[in-house]
Amino acid sequence: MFSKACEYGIRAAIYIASKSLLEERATLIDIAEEIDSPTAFTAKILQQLVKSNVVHSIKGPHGGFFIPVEEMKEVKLVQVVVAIDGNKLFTGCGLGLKQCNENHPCPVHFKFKEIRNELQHMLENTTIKESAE
Amino acid sequence: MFSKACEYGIRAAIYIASKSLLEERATLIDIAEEIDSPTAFTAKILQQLVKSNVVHSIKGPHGGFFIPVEEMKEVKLVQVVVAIDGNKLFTGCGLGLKQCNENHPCPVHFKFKEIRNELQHMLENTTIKESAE
DNA sequence: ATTAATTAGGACAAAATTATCCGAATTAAA
DNA sequence: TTTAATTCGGATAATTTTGTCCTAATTAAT
Repeated sequence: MFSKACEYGIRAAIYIASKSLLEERATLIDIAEEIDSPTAFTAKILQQLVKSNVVHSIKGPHGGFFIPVEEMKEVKLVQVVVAIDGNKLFTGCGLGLKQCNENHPCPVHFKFKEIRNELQHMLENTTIKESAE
Repeated sequence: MFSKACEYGIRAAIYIASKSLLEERATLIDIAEEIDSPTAFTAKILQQLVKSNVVHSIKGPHGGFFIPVEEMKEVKLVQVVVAIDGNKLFTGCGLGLKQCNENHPCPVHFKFKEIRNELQHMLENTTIKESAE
């Protein structure tokens, strides 16, 4: 469904949110340990999430990653997914056909579309905050 | 969603079925050209589908791949997917957590489960035959 | 100012997936 | 019975994804 990087990203974002709810920052070491992911690889993913404004970071002692509580109410899971995997999951043909669209549908176009729309809506309607609680 | 191999596999199975409906066999060359996939790689995937009894093959001149019409009514898309990608898509945790289950659910367990069940049901209820028509 | 704790980012390595090549096995037809 | 058309299967190569290592940049505390 999602790439491994994306799975780590979602887990990380949720963990960071849970720490932010306690008014604590999460360090890279802390995050990787907690979500059971390789540290350096997780660092790369966190950089992407920072660039996409899904999470924020502060360098130096007592630094780390965080999401302001006000923001985490608005940030949806779909933003994490798009930040890391892009939107091919939602827009591409389920069978990988380039020429597939509403007018030239592949044999399973409409059935796939339904499922993917539901997935998309679920991700669009699930906030980081509620996932963290 | 699916691996590329699986996408090719579904496309191939549907194409083979459409040829079989015309009482013709599909050769590897024919299939790869039609579904726009690399020939040798497609050969590997077809071998898997043959082993899984999703399609059948006959060697030699006038050989090729086919699915008897009676069978293609019963063969479901899910069998193609499982033959190539296994069933991790349906059983694994959406966030890749090993310890995630009904009793120890991850933060998005139930929402994911719903979507994946729908995907599974869709694939279980879609025959190769109807996709080929 | 110096030090130590952190994130940022580039270069590289390993593993998995995707793709290619080639020869063996099978079989229909000439 | 030879030839040609096909699938089968092993070895290998290319690409992508995943993962590691090291140094730089930033910043709080001493």
